[in-house]
Amino acid sequence: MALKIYNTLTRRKEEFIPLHQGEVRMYVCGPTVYSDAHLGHAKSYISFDIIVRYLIYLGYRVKYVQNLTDVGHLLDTGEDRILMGAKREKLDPMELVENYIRRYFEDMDALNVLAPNISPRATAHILEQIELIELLLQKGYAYKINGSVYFDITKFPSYGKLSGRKIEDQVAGARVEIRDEKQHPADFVLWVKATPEHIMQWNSPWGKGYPGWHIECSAMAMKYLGETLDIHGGGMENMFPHHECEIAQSEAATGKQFVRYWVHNNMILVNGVKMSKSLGNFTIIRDALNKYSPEQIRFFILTTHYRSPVDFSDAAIQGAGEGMRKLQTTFERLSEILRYAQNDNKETGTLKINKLLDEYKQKFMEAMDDDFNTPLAIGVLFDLSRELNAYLDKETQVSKQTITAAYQLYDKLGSEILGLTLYSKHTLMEADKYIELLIEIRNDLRSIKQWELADKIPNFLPSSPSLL
RNA sequence: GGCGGCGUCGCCAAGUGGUAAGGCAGUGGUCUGCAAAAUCACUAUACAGCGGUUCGAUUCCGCUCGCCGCCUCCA
Repeated sequence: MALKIYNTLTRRKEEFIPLHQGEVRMYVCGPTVYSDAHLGHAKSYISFDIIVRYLIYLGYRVKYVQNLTDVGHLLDTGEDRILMGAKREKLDPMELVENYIRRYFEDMDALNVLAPNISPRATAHILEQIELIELLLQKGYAYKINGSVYFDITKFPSYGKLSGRKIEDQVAGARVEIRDEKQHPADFVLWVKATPEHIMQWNSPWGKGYPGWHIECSAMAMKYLGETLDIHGGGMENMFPHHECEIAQSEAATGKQFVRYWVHNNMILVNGVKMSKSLGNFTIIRDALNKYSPEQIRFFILTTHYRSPVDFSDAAIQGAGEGMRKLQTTFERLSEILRYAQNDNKETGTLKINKLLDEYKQKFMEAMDDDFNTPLAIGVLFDLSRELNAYLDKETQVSKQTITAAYQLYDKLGSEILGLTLYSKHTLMEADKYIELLIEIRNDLRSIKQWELADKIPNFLPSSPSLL
């Protein structure tokens, strides 16, 4: 079996072969840090986290870059998001950005999303962006006018290859207010001349200004990952124009293919409508965490394939939580039995169970190999869980080897690859001795039928009632 | 208007050219001091509709209906 990834560029699943053997270079569009991340961000970054985790599991050295957009980009109203946020919170733009970056990282940590290797900020790479724009001017792919610089779309005939659009089709229906100074309505801005009152602006060969939206990703991706990336990820809504423009400017500059595999994840919906900051129908991760556990949110998101939309509802996420608890219970049961399991092995079923574990592992891998099919993989976990429970119910003598193997497989698939917290390890380890003592006392009380006293004990235990 | 996607049991959600995983909810057993957990069994006329291709389609093609995304900042 080989890993297959759905490539937006070719509209089909392709076997994944990285450019450099044993190494994957991956870039994902990060958030604009002017307010708190919402569940849409959670879905996106959890999806890519799965990709990263699985690639690591497969043995690749993964170099994962995710940008932080801290240059504001203009709204319809002509306002800049960062500046708007700064005004709202009465902070300097960079204070605002600093604050939300920290909060974003906290949210991702809570959801058990592995941190990218590099989180470059757009404002820290103005020079690289200017250099890239200069190169495009030099090569004749861009033109400057009135202190701004535009990419000349007519010089790049394959513009539209990612999203399947033709420039001509777009022009007719274009509702965008066309800037008069553009030579072609589809030209996009690389550098914007700043008005004097614009707070965030930098010197450039073309006067004071700030970078256009698309150029930061090209500049930073290529700086850290080279001219050709293996994987570029992002939300579907960024396919056009953002990713299309990234391709144009990058490939125009280098003459090389920019990205080998384009990966786009689908949206979170609320009552069938996209959750987004602009629509205002979003739930920020922090609020969701007050209501649901982080692993529940993560699990809920993973029960749908990353290329499908997820309709967010209380009923759905609660059902997911119940299901996950079942997996956790099995895991806790395994770890509990593991403690007391004997080394000497009188049990007969070892061979059989080992074969069984192999089969489940195989099925799990097949699911993940097929474009990271986490819902199917989770289904395998449920099957495994049922099988193990049935086995533990039946066998009276279970060897340490068997339990260890089951435990490790469960841990590998659930915790390591899917990133699900299957039980709280630290709580158990620190309080271990005391909990054991309490359990012992409780059992003694039960044996002398002191029910009332015995029932007091579970109330003091922090978690894992199933230990009893 | 252009481009793309979706419509599977009450809910969530995989999947396949030969009538369909799993989870939640529900019902009934086992276990238990009660409960929880676990487990077993059960349950349902579930593949939007209409045509076409085919020996055979939920799976391929066409049309219709419904929903969604992008074309403008957006994960």
